[in-house]
Amino acid sequence: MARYRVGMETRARILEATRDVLGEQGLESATLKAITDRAGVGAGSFYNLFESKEAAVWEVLAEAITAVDPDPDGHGTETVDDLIAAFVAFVTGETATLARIHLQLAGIALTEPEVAAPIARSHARRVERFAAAMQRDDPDLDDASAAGHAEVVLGALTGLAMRTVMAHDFDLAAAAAGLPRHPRAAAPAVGQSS
Amino acid sequence: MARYRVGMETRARILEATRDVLGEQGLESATLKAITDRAGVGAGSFYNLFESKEAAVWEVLAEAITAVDPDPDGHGTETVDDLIAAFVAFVTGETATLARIHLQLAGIALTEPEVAAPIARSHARRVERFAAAMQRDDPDLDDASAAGHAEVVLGALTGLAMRTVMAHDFDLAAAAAGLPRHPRAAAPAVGQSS
DNA sequence: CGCAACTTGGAGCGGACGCTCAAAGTTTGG
DNA sequence: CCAAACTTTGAGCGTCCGCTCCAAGTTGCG
Repeated sequence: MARYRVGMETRARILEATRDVLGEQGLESATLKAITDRAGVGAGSFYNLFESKEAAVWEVLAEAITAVDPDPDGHGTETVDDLIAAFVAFVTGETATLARIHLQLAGIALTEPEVAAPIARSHARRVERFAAAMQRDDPDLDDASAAGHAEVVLGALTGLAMRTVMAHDFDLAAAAAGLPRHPRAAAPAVGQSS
Repeated sequence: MARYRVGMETRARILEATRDVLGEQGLESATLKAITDRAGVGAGSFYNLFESKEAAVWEVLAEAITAVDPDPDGHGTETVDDLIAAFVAFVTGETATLARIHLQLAGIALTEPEVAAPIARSHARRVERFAAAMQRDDPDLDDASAAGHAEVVLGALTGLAMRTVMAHDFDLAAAAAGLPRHPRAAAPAVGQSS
């Protein structure tokens, strides 16, 4: 009743086109024209099915973000190494373009709150994931230390991923191998000399 | 001969305006109109003195990038902790807006080679700096390990800086304190399980 | 003073881009 | 077979932005 089958098929075609354009040409090339040309529809059809260009792009990116997340059901078996390996694979594998978009979004999020919110949410989920894995490895680790160290590791991975995207020959796997899996014993606070 | 004094003064005023706009409103607000309005000049004057808007912005950013670099003369005394503290201060201190712009630029550099080149250069300089400090601390450290670990630490700092800019309450100093100052003994290569 | 070199302002050009709208077409249910 | 519901099209609007152009102004020099 609400929508015809035809409309939903067009919607699917537009999403597919958006996914293709994003994957092949990146965020900055995903103009309305690029998307509608690829989907073979007019601008009007697009706006009959989506609130805005952003809405379609977000829908695709949201799919991509959750698709990357290794199964949220398996909660309880993955190790820190698994998570790091998954991150490395995401950045260096076939999803590399998507990874680049993620990093671009992080940059954009610095000044655009609408982009920042979902990025922050997905980051928080990842931190929890890493922290849990760390605590599984070392049951003595308290929540705060685990979360703090997870932030460090994820921060490092993000920074190293940017490096990887920019310098084609950078060895992300090797660099990631140098990351500390667990917090260092001491050094709880800042500790400048005085 | 080539240029009048008057022109040079206008040029300085434009650069100052560019600096102000960048500092107060960020990269995305630094439109030609914002800059020329602030400088109190017309667009024609601007283009009499600069090749393009980008040229003026780059001139300011180049200043800012080198200004951040703690004295390149002191080569030989700074420790890894000093360098990390300087980085933390850059991101959390009065230069925070500039730090945000740096991170934005890193995001832009992912897809714009013209931005990537200077960013990569300044990054390389920092890696050398960190690596040298690490070797000063531990004379047994070979060049490759030092450089590799410097990449890890800088990657982490960059990632954590992004986190800091986005989440106002994030404690960068504490997170930075958790970073490993020196490479771990083992783990020279990738070493996935088989 | 007069002339050439230089500087200035700002209207407006050109192009990109997201989005609207009304008219025309298609599908569905009765 | 008809009417209502739904879908499609694409020209074109509004806006933004970097940049050009040139007539009018100012400065420096002989």
